[in-house]
Amino acid sequence: MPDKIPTTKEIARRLNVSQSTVSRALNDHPRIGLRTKSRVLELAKKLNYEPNAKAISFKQKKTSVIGVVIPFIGEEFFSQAISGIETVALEHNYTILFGQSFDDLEREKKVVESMKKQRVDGLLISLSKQTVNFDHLRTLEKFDIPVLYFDRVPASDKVHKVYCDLEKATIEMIGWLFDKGCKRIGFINGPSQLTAARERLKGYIEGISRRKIKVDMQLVEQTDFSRAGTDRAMTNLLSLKNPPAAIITFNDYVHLDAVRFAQQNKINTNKKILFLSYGNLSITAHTAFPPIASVEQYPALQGKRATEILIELIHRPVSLTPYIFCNEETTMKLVIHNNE
Amino acid sequence: MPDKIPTTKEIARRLNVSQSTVSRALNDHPRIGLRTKSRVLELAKKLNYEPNAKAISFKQKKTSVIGVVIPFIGEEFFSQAISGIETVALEHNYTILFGQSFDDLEREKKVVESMKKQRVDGLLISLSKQTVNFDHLRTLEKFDIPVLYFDRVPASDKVHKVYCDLEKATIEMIGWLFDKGCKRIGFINGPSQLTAARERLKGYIEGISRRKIKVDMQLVEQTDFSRAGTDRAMTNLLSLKNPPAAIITFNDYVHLDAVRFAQQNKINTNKKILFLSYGNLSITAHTAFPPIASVEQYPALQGKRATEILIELIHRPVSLTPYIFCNEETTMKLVIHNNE
DNA sequence: TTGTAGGCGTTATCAT
DNA sequence: ATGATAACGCCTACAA
Repeated sequence: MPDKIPTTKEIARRLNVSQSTVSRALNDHPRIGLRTKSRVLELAKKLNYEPNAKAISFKQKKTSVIGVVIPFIGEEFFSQAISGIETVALEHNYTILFGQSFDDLEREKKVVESMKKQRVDGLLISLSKQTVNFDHLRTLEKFDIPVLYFDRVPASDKVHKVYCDLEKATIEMIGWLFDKGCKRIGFINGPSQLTAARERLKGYIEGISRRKIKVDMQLVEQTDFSRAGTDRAMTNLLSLKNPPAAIITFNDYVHLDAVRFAQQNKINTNKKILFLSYGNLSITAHTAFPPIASVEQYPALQGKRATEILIELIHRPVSLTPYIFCNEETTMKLVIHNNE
Repeated sequence: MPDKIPTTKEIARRLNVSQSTVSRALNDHPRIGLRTKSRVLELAKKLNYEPNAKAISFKQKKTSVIGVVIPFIGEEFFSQAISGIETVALEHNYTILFGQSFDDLEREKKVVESMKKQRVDGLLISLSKQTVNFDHLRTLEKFDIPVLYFDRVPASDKVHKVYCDLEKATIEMIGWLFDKGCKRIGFINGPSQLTAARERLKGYIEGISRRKIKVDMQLVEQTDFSRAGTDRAMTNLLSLKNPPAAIITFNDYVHLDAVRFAQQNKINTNKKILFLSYGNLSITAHTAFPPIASVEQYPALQGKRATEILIELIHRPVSLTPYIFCNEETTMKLVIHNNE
């Protein structure tokens, strides 16, 4: 027989005091007798009393829950971001309501909808690739739910967002290569409809141009992230009459495929051709040929900052100026791998 | 000026009807006038009315929220499990409250505590490595919150659990190797305090014994999962006077390190020595030398089944017989990689 | 078909 | 120092 779930009412009944007294005792209210207080606390402990957060949030209109919507937790970037988010949230006594969009707009809408229903105190979201319209997120404002975008953010400057400037990062990466004397730089980009791909390309072009060199578009390939797609891109790059001395890949997964292809074709990886990438994922540490440099996107840090800002937004009265965060800290940093 | 958050009361006021009428209209109650109903629905839409799940759950003592506690989302096994969990949950209109223990018992307690506060309808948990005592989970029963353990489950047969029988899987893997004529089988296990490591070892010993061969413990090494630890294990195995013809590693990450070491030492991977592993993670598909076979642990399927069972537990009156699930489906399957 | 009233667990505001 | 009461948003008997 499972004891009935203990409530303040039940405790009050057993102790022959009023509910208010119990509430005060439980909440360290100043105006309460020491004697009564300890009696209440004792019984509460004995009954395993646990405050009903639902009732409290219902009354106080605060749920102590933060919604987090991301495309796909399987991507290491997001799983690391979540850890940063969760850590900060827990410190502030917030719990995480979690949902994935799987890069599907309809699913994203559904998830956001259920977060609205649950009346999360705030929402962190990294947009699905399909998302171009924000009506489903705008309605959250009607419910006074602040929204903070991170990583995959809208272009609008009227929203709160935390992200990483990949264009700038790419420019720096190119500069770094030029300084090493490397001027033929291949680039395996992602599908051009992705913002992330367009940013990288802009950086690539800008980076090369700054060194007064004409951009050779033969050096720019695309992959759809499939093994075959990357193989094709590699084939094209390697068969150029003037092949690249370095290859930058869209991310570390593409890097792995590119390197595997290179190995199978007896290319002396990171000797004959330097490989560079984005993401700096942990898996590359287990491989024989990690990228010689990788753009660090600071997932945990981005998550941490995003959460801190969101909590601030929750606590402050509506701030009208959008909070756009994209400074040194979370911008790119090249991590140079040392594996001669 | 953000419009005040619309409630049934507000709608009732504006329409000069009672709250109950509004409620009935919104919930498709049969006893309601068609005319009234459409008026209500129309205004509700206009005001962007969204039912307050908090109030509903407060009243109905159901939150439509499932708690999920896992050690670390960065592990691909768990991130895939989550996707299975989320998909089923969404189908049944449940949302996920998420927390990681980071294999720390105190953190696990804290997370479970907050889930209790939030009155989740049920809890899915994969235990932290440190967890040997279940008091913090037992108290959930007092709140009629069913708990379902998955993957990292307690040994007790008095709990509901879904897991994968790795001992059995290992026996099958050994059998498979013997059938291929491979009898010297190296084994790089994890730290022996891990249940997962002990299970694997039992399977290893049992598998070899079944083939009437004496187990040679020189073939069994341990790694602490660090690169150096795995390198040491590999060194030991390769320096045996009668080195193994196959090496089974604890998981795919260890596999990657082992293969990297083999390559660096000019071992003809998967020719001279076969490599086998557990997990069948997606990263291995991007590498030049995936394991020739890997035990599939069906993370998404385990998550799916776990959630289905949990939802059943939520809906059924307290069922006293523990639900232990570990059948063919989610037990091991060897995935043979075809990369000659 | 619609309205009225009560209650879910908690806290805040009175009053005692 | 403690008790009584109202209120949060919603649902559901029961009454009309």
